[in-house]
Amino acid sequence: MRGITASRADGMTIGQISELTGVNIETIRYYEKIRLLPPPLRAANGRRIYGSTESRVLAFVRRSRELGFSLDEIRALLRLGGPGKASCREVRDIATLHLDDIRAKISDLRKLERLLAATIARCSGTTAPDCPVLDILDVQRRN
Amino acid sequence: MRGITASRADGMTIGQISELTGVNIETIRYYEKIRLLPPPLRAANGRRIYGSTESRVLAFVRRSRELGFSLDEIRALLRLGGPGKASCREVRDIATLHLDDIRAKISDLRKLERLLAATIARCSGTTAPDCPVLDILDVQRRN
DNA sequence: GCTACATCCTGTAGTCACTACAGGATCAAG
DNA sequence: CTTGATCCTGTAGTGACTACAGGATGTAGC
Repeated sequence: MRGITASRADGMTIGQISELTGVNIETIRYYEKIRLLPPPLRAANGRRIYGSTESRVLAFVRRSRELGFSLDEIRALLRLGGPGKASCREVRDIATLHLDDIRAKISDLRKLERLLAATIARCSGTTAPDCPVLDILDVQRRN
Repeated sequence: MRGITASRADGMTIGQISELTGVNIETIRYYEKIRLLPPPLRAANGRRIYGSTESRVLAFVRRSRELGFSLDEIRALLRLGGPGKASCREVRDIATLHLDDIRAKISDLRKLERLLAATIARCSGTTAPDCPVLDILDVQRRN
């Protein structure tokens, strides 16, 4: 008769949970230091011990980071997903704000891309004295 | 009889060149400290004095930063645009590498945007116990 | 001349999200 | 019993700034 949340992944070292979740060992300790993650159990020799719950949370954090959430946003998401009472609306609000951020960044980068690409296209590649790339950066060049 | 490179913008204080170029005062001093910019002349009282040449360079740096060039890339561009001998090919190479970076970032962000938007769309906004946003982040949630 | 206030100076520390060490303890295998 | 891997704590470095502390000037009004 196994525990309800038990899995094959209990009793891991920090190296094992790092392997399992793909999060760097130093990063895991860093997350603990800034209190993004609660301090785990310790073995008699002082080493950290992780279980399946910890690995689930850590995987969540990693996925959120990959999606570009800041650690503060993740902190909020963890609180909301925490002790029941998770309000889907609040989670959606955080995610929506983040989506707006992403869209603004994409729009900015696209403008940059067009400008830079057009400029480079005008570039002969020879050792011409006036370079269009330098020109576009240096508005006052032709003074 | 005025000097060849003289303009109305000579003999500025750091506050004035900051105003003119839109670069923060602290940032200008920071650029000097990391040797992105050469140390300017000083007045008898020790204050920095800038002229039109400095403001041209600083505007170039600002524009390059807006286009997302790193300070190291800008350092290289300044060297290339520096004492004549500017090879347009080298400038184009730096800009092209940077353009590749920008395109990769856009592509990454677009993937994120699609994933996040689709997830949020599945969100009812009610206080449903299983939130699609948390679900997609927390792969093992339904254990 | 005096008083305010703005502007300048240097130098240090904080931001974000890590990463990289230094210097030591402990463990597992041969 | 030695070697090498893994772990521990703590500090410092990254990029590109920003913010402040604490002090020295400059400028304007009275």
